[in-house]
Amino acid sequence: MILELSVAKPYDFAQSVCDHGWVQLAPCYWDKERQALRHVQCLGTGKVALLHISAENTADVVTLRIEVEADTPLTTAEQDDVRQNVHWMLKLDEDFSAFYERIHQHPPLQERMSSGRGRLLRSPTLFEDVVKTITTTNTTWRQTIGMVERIVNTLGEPYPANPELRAFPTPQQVAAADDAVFTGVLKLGYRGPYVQQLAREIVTGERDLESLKHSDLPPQELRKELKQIKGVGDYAANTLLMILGRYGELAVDSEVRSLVSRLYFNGEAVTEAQIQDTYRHWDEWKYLAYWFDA
DNA sequence: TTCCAGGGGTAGA
DNA sequence: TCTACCCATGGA
Repeated sequence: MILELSVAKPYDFAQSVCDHGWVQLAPCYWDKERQALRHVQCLGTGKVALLHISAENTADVVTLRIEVEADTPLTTAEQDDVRQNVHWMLKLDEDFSAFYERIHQHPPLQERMSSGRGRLLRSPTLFEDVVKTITTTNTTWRQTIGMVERIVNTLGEPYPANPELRAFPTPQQVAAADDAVFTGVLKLGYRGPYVQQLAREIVTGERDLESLKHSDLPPQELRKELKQIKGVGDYAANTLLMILGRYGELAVDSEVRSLVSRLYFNGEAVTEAQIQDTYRHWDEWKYLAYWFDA
């Protein structure tokens, strides 16, 4: 089955997907030959679908082609589910016109982004993105890839036609996994208990994480909410604000320190205040200005 | 062996 | 609000 979505220009699908490291984390996969994003997802009905998302440029718009495979034909509701998931993952709901306007004053950024970049890839659920963000803390990117792969391959629902492909596990599936699996198989280190606790809070109804996806709280309030999650500190909260389309805070980590030091301070060590000052004038677009600043 | 990687929680001031 | 210390894991 083929579903379609149209996106206003400028929009560079391939660049936008690949601009975020998330594309390297299971259950995402970038198919270079087809220039397509492959994704395994568990729909609301529990059905597991395999998606191949690619783009076609026409004169006026970019048309996204979503090829969906599943063991039985998708119902109308399931088709809507797929469209909504893809719409969310690719941030098609966000308006970047104000940011594109701002970068006119910055030729390097303008040149880099004029094709329509900035819509950084995210996951269908906020649960998946919080877990992935926690696995990026105090570790290397290679280890993050491994942690997420083990979470998906161990706990995720398999795609029936090819059980080697799995969806990201639901909070229920994560909460049901015992401690031995966390320590012996998933090897998340001290992050394990944070992921377990989050999954349990969602399952018991103690925390309604997904409602934050469409929250109209001001960024600072939203940030407070995110920091209530154990394992989410300043860096993770600001990363998640970006995921939620709020770009006014920098997620300062060793990568940011290194890039700001190299670009603006001749390789000398930088303080948090120096980093903040460097991007202060970008106001509500600081995160994107940093992200594409190289 | 030690250090540290896309940090965060906690206790104590 | 700030600081010191601890937290698994694995590669350099």
